[in-house]
Amino acid sequence: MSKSNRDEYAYKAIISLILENHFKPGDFLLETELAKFLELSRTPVRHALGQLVAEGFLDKKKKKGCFIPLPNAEDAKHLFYAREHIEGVTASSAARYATDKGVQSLYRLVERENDLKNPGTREAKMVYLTINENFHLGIARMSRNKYLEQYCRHAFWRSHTYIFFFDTYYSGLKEADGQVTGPRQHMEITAAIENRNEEKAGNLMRQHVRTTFEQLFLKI
Amino acid sequence: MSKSNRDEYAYKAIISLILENHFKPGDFLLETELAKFLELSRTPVRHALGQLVAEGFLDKKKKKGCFIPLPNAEDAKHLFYAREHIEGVTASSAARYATDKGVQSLYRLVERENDLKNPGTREAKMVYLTINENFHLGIARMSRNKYLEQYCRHAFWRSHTYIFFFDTYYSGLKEADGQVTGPRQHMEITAAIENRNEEKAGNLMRQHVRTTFEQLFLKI
DNA sequence: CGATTAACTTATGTGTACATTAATCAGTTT
DNA sequence: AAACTGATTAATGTACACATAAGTTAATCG
Repeated sequence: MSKSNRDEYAYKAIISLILENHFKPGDFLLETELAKFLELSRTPVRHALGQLVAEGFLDKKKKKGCFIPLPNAEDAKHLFYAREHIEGVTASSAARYATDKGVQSLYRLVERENDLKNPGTREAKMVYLTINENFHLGIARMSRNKYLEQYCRHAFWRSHTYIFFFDTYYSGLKEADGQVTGPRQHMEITAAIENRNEEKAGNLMRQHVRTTFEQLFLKI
Repeated sequence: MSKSNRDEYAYKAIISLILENHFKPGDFLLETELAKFLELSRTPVRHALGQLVAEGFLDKKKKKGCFIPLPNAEDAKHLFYAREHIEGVTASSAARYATDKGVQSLYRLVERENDLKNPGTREAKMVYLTINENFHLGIARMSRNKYLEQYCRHAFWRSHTYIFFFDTYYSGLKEADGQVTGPRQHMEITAAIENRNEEKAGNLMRQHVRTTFEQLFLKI
């Protein structure tokens, strides 16, 4: 990662640290510590943290610092409800504006997902999460709507907290009948987009997000 | 406004300046200038500008500064499309969770809107916009969903750029048949929420946002 | 012994000096 | 006259020193 713009570098680096689960919910992200770790001064770190708070990825206590929000069922319900509907509209919009090239790239992701070896390992989980992110945010981009994309991206990233915290996620997916449900749904959504079927794409996406939520919170 | 937290103060003050149309699209908001004007140091101003850029209210050119985004029809289309659907779901959710007290406050806003004197003057426009904001964001709050509220608030504020730029807004509203359509739709939405009719509240809100968009861009 | 308060510690909050760079303008060259 | 080059300028970018306050521990008093 380039350090040409230190604010941006700090921002991305901190997001990476969060997504890679370096912190657990409730942990404080100290400006001084991060600055030392990232080999920056406090200023860009502080700026980056400010943005993350503004965007709702971190909570903040005045004069105390920024911390990873504590997951709770109520919040998750709200988050996934919002995701369900926003990603729904977005998928419809993607079905309208999709290019053949875009559809191809979605199919490639689905394929890679099906080919995943050693499910259950930490590596497989990380790869799966990356593919999943590319799939969802890829569709968001295909909607060609800057705002829908922005909100999707936000809600998606925000939900990572839960995916990591409730570790049942990836394992949960394959418990149903030995089959992983995520990739199947991804495939169906891609097909709907390929057929430019806006309504179906929207419905399938809404259902997919709902399924994800239900499987996440099966055991709570 | 309290200056106890200077970041926050700067943030709100800058938003106010923007909403009150102190800048026109394309104008650069200079840290030094704002700092002098708000009687703050550059630090909190810089922080506030950073947040506004992160949230998409301002654009930024590296090493050049933050500026009011240039409105364009394509962007407006995307913005109002997103608003339509997000505020739609949000209104449905509001209809589900609304309290009697909440409904009362909406009715009070609608009343004030109907009682507006001297329509067409700058003062009336400002008052109307404030009421309008309270109405839309009030419903967003009533949805009891932090995320939907956040996205609604964002999209709503973002659309102010257009409302000010295309000054046809408030005047446009009353040209139809001498009657202002906004308040009538607000009333209908409120009624649907009062009756806890989720579907109707959603549909009416979607229609309302669409109407607003169409009236805004009637002459473009 | 318990409670209150005072000092201390540690992190954020804030101002400012200095570094860097994009843009502009003038002066030179072809 | 047009185009290139370098100095200037005017803004952001960055680091750091110091101020402030929240939290903690220790000392003092009832």
